Amino acid sequence: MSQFGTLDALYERLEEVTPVRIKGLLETYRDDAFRSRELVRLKDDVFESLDFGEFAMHFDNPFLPIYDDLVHYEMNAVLRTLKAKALFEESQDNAGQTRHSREGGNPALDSKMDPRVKHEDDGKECLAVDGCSVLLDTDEALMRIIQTIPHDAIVAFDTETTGLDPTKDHLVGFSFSVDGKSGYYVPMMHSYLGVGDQVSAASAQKAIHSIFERRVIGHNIKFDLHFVTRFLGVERLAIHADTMVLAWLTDSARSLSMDNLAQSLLHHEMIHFKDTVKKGENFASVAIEDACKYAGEDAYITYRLYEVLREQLLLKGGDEALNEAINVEFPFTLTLLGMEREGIAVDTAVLETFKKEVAHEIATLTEQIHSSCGSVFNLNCPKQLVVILFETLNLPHGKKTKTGYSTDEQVLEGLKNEHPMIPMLLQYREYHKLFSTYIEPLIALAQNDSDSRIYTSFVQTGTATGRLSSKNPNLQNIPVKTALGMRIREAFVAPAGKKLIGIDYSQIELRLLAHFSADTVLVNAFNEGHDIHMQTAIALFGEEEAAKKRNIAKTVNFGLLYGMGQKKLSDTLGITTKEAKEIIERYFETFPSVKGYFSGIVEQAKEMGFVETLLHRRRYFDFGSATPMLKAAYERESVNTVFQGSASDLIKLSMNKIDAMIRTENLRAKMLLQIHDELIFEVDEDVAEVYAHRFVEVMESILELRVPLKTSMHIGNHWGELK
DNA sequence: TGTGATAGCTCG
DNA sequence: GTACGAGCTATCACAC
Repeated sequence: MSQFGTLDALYERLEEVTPVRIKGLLETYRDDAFRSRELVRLKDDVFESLDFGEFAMHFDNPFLPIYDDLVHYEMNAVLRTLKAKALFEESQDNAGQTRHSREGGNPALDSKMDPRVKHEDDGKECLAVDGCSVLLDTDEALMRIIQTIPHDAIVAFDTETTGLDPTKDHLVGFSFSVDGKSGYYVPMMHSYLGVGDQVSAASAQKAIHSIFERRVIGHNIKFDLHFVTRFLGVERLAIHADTMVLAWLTDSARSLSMDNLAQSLLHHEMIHFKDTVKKGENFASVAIEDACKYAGEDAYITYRLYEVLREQLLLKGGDEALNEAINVEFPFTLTLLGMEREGIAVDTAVLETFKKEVAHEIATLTEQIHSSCGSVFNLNCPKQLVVILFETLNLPHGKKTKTGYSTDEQVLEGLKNEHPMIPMLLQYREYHKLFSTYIEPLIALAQNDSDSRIYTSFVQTGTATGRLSSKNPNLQNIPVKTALGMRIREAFVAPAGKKLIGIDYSQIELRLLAHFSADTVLVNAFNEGHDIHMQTAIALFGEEEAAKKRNIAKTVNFGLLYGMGQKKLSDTLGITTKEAKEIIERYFETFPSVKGYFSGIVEQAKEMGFVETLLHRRRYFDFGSATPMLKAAYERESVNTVFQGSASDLIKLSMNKIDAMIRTENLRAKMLLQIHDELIFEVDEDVAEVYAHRFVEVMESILELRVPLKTSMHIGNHWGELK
């Protein structure tokens, strides 16, 4: 901790503020849990009462992003000192009591926790199914163990934090395992009264650096990397594997939680988080000894899951599957980490203005709807709406839901002319959706951040097909289809001096259909750069009808990839099921190789129990035990997965390549978002054009298919301009 | 007070 | 009784 030369100043200042309150707490409250809660609160108070801006100047620290973590860390060290002091004073008064046995420096405890003793003298415990956890709570013990790790070792690594949000939570400790038999836990920032020894920030940093020079594996390691990269002040750390990604690759339908995987693969019952951390508290208040058991287990179980899952992936999918994991998915985790750390800038003024308008519209519409139907009810409640529409007003009802009549948009559209409240209700729905799902949450999130940026979390293992999902907040479903919705996109901006670039793959799934099926009409249409929907229309309806029926062809093309049925197609197009049936039949007559290719997919799915994407990622189906209805669903899913999954393979490759390009060439560019077939970048204004074309080049040449990969690219000051 | 199910809507 | 993937908000019933 010598790098913080002026810590003494902090100690002095803190001593002025805190001892009285700490002593007060000790005297007043005997209950441990209560006291530790109060202590955390006290820490926050002190934190606020000091001028840390000024203090930060004295931290000899080149990494501003980690400043916050370190301050927390040092605060904790200070509190420990103060607490020890207070306890010492108390013990002078109550000599003979045993309650301080947890205090640091207890020789009996030290020797019990010494891992070398444990290994040599207690091998039985380590070899047992349950493994064992070892505490490393001093700098010396930590560094001693770290030095023993071979340079080519695989190290399972896990962090414990105050919460799940990397933008506001902090490291509490970390654990690692080098053999799958024992796990070491290193406490850093536990914070409760009577807390024992913990390691210094400097040693923790040194140890983690050292660990990441080995081959690190983790379970959902992107989460840990958020905290660790910030703590170390580095951009990127290498990883060897992620057991969650491995588990997902072996079967995307299985549960990916460590608890469940340990249960199913190792027949091991994990210590549950809920039993470790009391409700309303966080990991910092967990007793270090309990934390050690929990965190150590996470580490050695991760190690063992890695061994089992790696083998399982190899057995199921062979070298191809394992190579895809190593060459695509694991690097992709780091690509995503980089994107998540960047966030995207939001102009809250734009949202605030919009919010006022929308709030006003909602109020007006609510009023008007209530008076037009003669009763006051909750507009957000479908159940109440059913009573109003189909009982009070006696409007004709349409389709049903599980519990009653549906009031969704489609039904309401059908009733538009039946009652004046219907159009108003549709408008209300749109406004309310924008307000509650987008405007309010986005403003709140942007206000959390000093740069008004918001940070999503991409889930690499979120889908059955290989696509990403995005959550907290979901930035993959920001409105685009209506003028009103577009105004949300206008709030996603490029900061001063920068531009946003949007590049999306054009009709990537249809191109993949052409590639896989090798259908001459499709392949030629793409190779000659024709409008694919128009070409489909010509093929289906003839030259004369084509222009008129392009939209039908477009719907059919999309429906195709979803395994459409006549019923849904007729609903979507507003035609009879008979007409829909004819169109589908004509399509398959016109494109016979497509039909053959589709049946080939389904056949393979039934025979082998899985389908494969372009990069040999698999999705498994159990046709054997399925009902006829489920079988039909599986058929559609297997067909769709090939296209959706292969498209996501392609964009993953592009993202990895662009990420590497940005890093190795130090480009003044950040990749911010992926929306399935589209990438959003933030780049310096003066190089926007040049970079944009380079990114386009990567995306279009990422793989050589039977048809060209095309993109469309836009540059703008906000997301709304990228379409 | 918290959780799971349901309905509805947003996106590709 | 069938169009494929997702996540979020709101309501409501039910449990603690």
